Amino acid sequence: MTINKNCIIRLSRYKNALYRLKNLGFVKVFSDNLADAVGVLPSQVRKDFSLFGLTGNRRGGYNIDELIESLGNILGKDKVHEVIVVGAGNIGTALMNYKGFEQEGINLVACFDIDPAKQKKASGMPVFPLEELKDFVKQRSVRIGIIAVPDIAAQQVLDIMISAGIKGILNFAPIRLRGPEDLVVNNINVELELENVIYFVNALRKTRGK
Amino acid sequence: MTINKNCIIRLSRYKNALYRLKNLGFVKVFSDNLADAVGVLPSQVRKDFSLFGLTGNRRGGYNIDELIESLGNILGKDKVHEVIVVGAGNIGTALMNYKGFEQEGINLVACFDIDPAKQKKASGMPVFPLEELKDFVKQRSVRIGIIAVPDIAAQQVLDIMISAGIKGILNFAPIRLRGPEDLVVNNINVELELENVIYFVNALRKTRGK
DNA sequence: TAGATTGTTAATCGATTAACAATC
DNA sequence: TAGATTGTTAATCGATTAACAATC
Repeated sequence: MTINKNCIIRLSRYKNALYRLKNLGFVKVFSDNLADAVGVLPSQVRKDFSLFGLTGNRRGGYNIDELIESLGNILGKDKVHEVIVVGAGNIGTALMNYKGFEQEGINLVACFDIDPAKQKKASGMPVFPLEELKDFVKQRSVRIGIIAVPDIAAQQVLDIMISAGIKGILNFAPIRLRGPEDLVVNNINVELELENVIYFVNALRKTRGK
Repeated sequence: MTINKNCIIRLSRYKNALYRLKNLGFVKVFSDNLADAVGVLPSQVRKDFSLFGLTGNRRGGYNIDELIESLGNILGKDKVHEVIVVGAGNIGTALMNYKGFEQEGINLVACFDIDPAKQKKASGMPVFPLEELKDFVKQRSVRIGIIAVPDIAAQQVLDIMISAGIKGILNFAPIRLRGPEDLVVNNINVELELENVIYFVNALRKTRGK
């Protein structure tokens, strides 16, 4: 088994669950507990861990502090990662106001928008004209960017970001982005997820009667 | 092959791509075109369609208008679906301000929050006290809800929603929610997705030199 | 018709799950 | 020690992909 996106997502979930367990005062966990917290099977947990050389104690389970540290290192939490946002609309603004990134080593350093009106309302974080993106990203060697612009603008924005040196994208525009093979793109599409929930609620209603 | 979440997500993506093709003036598509637009293989497209009895013409491909209508019916776009939001923070507010749901037959009818301060600022949409959720949902037979509250509050909020009759959840809280087996839950976790992008950008940098 | 594309069946691939020996 | 849990290998499962006959 090669390392795979779902596997890394599970690592993040384990880490979140471990934070919570730690806050509750726990010191050790078994693969069983973690599996239950995250919604997978114990063998999946052990398998994931063994892929990254995370080991426990054959009777006492895993040490929570050690696990949190190791998972943090794997997931890049040892460094602070600078991230830019493009698009100061609803989503972009919500992201900029969100306080939780910092403690995960994620630092939203700037927002860019093509609309001068939005450049004004610097609600805590500076909103710059889109033309300044390239210089900014190059100067600070930013690698990660968030696209929160309408779908028609998304590819254009991506091209600018790529030319500036961005290597990874979190994309909120409901469109498939084209980029070089080594570009990392994760998509978040709220509408699609909602539509999906609606589908399965209706499908279950039809199947299970009433 | 049974119908599976990824398959339904692909149907939504096909639909979105078809809208765009239609706007560009196209009338027909081949499985090849759709596959390219969505980022899958042509055989995947045909396989998905055959699962739902969506047929084309063995030489002329598929009729775009027919496909859009059929996909809309499958995905429940024939009816308007009422949805409530719980939590009037950054995400909840962004959702309420978002204009794109309406044309997909999704109607955000109300928002609920436990904080009286947030109940005031009714920015377009009413924000009610959490206690009124149950009556509201029951009266209007709302089936779908969005959870946009902090993780510590999420399970509690879910329990209220379930008791009111909610059957499907879009959950923004970074926690695994517990509910009856027939409850549909989709999770969106921005932090986790960003962390994932960061991981793979770093992993690629290590692998592919530099 | 000949060529191209669908619809469907079979093969492949990879992830998840189960099982169990090692060992604390 | 005896019992419990890990770490890892093998089996299962299901989705994706390929192939190709049907047919427009």
